[in-house]
Amino acid sequence: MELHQLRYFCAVADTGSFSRAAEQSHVSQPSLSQQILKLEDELGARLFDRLGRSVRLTELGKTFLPRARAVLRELEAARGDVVEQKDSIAGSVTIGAIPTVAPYLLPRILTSFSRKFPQVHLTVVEEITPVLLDRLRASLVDIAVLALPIRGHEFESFPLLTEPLFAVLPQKHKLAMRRSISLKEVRKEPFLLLRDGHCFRENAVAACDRARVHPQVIFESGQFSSLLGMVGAGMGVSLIPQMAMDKKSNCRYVPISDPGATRTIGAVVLRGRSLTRANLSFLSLLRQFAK
Amino acid sequence: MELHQLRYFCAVADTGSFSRAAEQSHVSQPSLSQQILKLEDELGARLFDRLGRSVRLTELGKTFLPRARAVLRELEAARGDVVEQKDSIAGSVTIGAIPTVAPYLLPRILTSFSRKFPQVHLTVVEEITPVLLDRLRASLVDIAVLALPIRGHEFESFPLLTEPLFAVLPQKHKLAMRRSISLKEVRKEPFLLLRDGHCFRENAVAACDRARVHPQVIFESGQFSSLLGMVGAGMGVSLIPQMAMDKKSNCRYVPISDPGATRTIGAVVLRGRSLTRANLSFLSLLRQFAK
DNA sequence: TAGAATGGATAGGCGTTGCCTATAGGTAGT
DNA sequence: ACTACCTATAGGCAACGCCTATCCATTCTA
Repeated sequence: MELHQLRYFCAVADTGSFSRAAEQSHVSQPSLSQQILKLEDELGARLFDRLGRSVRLTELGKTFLPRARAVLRELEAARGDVVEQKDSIAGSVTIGAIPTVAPYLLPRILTSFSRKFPQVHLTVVEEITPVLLDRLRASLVDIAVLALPIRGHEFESFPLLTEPLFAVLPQKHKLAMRRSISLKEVRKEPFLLLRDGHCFRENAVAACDRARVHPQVIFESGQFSSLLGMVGAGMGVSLIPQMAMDKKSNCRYVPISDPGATRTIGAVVLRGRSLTRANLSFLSLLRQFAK
Repeated sequence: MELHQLRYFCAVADTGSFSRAAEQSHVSQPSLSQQILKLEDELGARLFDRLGRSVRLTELGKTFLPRARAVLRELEAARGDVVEQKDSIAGSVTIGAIPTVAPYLLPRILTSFSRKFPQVHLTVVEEITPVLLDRLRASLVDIAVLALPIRGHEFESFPLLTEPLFAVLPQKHKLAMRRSISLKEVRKEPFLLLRDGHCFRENAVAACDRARVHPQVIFESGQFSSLLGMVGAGMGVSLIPQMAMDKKSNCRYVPISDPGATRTIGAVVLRGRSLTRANLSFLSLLRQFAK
């Protein structure tokens, strides 16, 4: 039983004639005849009575007709669904972001995206990098926003922005008014850093390593705002990316002059995974905002 | 979009692997791959993400899957309907019968048939021959029971029984006690006959013609029972087929000895029309009862 | 890190099958 | 009887699905 056979069958039922059905189906009459015969053969019963002048459905044909139509209707519905969804920006998108990016970068982007594409259901997951990568692998997250580079080429990365690192100093610190400083200049200061697991901690430690600085860490937290509070209270110094700067805090921010004291934020997707139009729209918005 | 493509697609979705799907579908993996590719090509979008180890449905694939299943389910339903109806004795059967046969032959057959095949919805139409033939042509009647022969080979006839004709005489008629009589012997009697249009009238007239008798018709009716009543009242004589004999009436019935004074009842169907199992069952019951 | 194993895509050949044209065979209508 | 119309059949051709062999990428293992 093939689809074209069902189509031919319906055409004959509609037109009441093999010839007209063939014409309507854009095939020759013998071809159509053959296919109807073949269909009848497979079903083991006649679907039409050939009565000289006209062709009429048998009882069996009468019950088969609506079923055949149903098959074709379902088929069209399937095709329709695809073309509809294919070029519509809708559905749901799950964004993952690391905690050291989420509160600074996402809010503006999310609101803008929601305003632009209200059809899309947005979900945001805030997790540390390895968890996000796992979620990407499992397709539980569509796009992850995190610090590059990511190793392993099962992922595909799109760099978004590279931001300088800043030293965070108490307002009355002796270096507080400098235009820039080197990490070496704060090597003796007590350090406040993010907790282990947060990738920005690796960024900071890596920057220190490069500068041959081995900071003495006296406080760890899961969020920058805590660090800023502690620094403001004079507990020590810290290191943060530009986007975490908070003018309202009690701190001074001085750019780090050491080369490579930066972090790069990028969007990461699972390599080979097909992205929906909504996914792509979000990606392009990300790039736009990163400029 | 072809059915086997949908089947392959579902198989891949089910097994999560092209290879296993191919095995399950009894085709080689390359064949299945090609067909999936072709399907994706036609739809203009990927249905699966090929991720090294595993294969996963895309968003689009996820919405396509239930639709594809629906198509295949409808297809199976269609096939199921056919095989079920093909060899079941059910549905409806419409029987046509002429008025000079219906009340005598049908009642027993109908009750017997209904008892044997309660699933079949029986309808009976009582009309004169030309009307029945029209109904046969229009497939409004499946099987007509009427007097043969029928001319025109758009019909197919199955003789059921040939019955002798009887003269109907008043009980005190001078020929009433004869073992048989010839039409010639009643040529002078006033005749009571069926109305024009009833084919038995033609039967009767034909029998008279053959016997070179030209009866003087003084009464016409649409049913034998009226004729019998009138004959019983002494109005004249009549001619009826055996099955119309009514012992309870006030008449004597004497066989007609003239050769060919018979009528043949047969079942007639539209030639080339396919008969349902129910139709065939009714036909065979007809033959059985006619013996 | 090399090598084996797994799984999907590609290439090329083969057989089936659906479609074509031409024609036969049958039934209405003139 | 002749014509017109319609479906079935015959035979040839091209397309397409399936096959085997092979490639290529990823993943697992030594």
